[in-house]
Amino acid sequence: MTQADAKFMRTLRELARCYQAFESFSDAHIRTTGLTPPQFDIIATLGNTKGLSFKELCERTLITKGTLTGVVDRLESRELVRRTECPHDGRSQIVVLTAAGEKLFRRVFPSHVAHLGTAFETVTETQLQHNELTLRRLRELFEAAHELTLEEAEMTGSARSRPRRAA
Amino acid sequence: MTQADAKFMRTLRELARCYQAFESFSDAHIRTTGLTPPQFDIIATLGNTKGLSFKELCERTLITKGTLTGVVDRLESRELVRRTECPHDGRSQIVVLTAAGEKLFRRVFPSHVAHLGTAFETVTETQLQHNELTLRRLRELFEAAHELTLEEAEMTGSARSRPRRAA
DNA sequence: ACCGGATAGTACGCGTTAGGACTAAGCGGG
DNA sequence: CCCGCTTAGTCCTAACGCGTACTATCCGGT
Repeated sequence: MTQADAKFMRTLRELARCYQAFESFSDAHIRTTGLTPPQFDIIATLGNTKGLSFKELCERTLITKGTLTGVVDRLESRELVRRTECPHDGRSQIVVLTAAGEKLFRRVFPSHVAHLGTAFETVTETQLQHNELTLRRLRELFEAAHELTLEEAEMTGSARSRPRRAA
Repeated sequence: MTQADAKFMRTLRELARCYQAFESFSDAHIRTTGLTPPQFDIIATLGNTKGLSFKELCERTLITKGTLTGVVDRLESRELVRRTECPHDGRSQIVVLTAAGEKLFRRVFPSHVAHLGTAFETVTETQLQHNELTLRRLRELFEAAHELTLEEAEMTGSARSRPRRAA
């Protein structure tokens, strides 16, 4: 045992396939707008806000900070967003949509939501809530297990080299 | 409406977060083996086979052919896999694990499955089947909707320029 | 006022991603 | 036998993903 035939492997395979199916369905449409998926993600997140810092953008999207610099660079070179100073923190920069960015947002965002909606035409609200719950529980399993592994690694690898915050 | 507050968006957000949680949990462990996730995927898929063609590897993993060339290149340069001629088809090449690749497979694969298993310690078999079903149904929604969009694109974009197979 | 530690963002390297153009090999019909 | 069509892999470009190292700034304690 402890092989590929472990029962939970079927769930994992389905999760990967499901997410992949979602991505191809969603990304194919996003690319027709002339944006890449991460670029769209930023534009969509920035829409209806007065600007967000890099940190906030990282938290609200699936993009990590190292990658974000480049994505924002490209959007900025296309004049869709602008970096502005943060008055209260010299380290922070606020990213805001330009007028062109706003215009693009209003054009592509509703259209994309509508595209996604075509997949759910036949689904009841009860089923949606059910999906949500199932996915949330599954996520919590991974998060809990991940926490555990991180703690173990810390104990074995650097018990004395690094100061631990809690007892 | 037709906004970010559409009901199905909650399901989509959970799906993305869930998959991401799985990826960080799984990938963090994979990287400790000295392999990248796609490389691990290839090694794991090749284990317990007598070799697979590029085409077969694409089908069984989440890696597309253009990417596969590079991944196999790197594994080959580390002497973990080998390209061999296919006797029956001059276009095909069969990728097989070397002795070192076999050894690595036997070392890291069971360990990774065990790692994944720690997330599911408290989960009953019934719940697993339930997850599977939910995910499969969700995937089928995306696949069906994706099919539809592809057909529409074909009709508007190239009704006369490309021969359609079915009516 | 100073210092050590945390935080925001950038720079860089390696590997990966998708998609499309390209080459070589098989396969069918005339 | 040659032609056109399909397929298997490769190569190319632009962009992303992640970890690490680095700079500048902020903060709390003394």
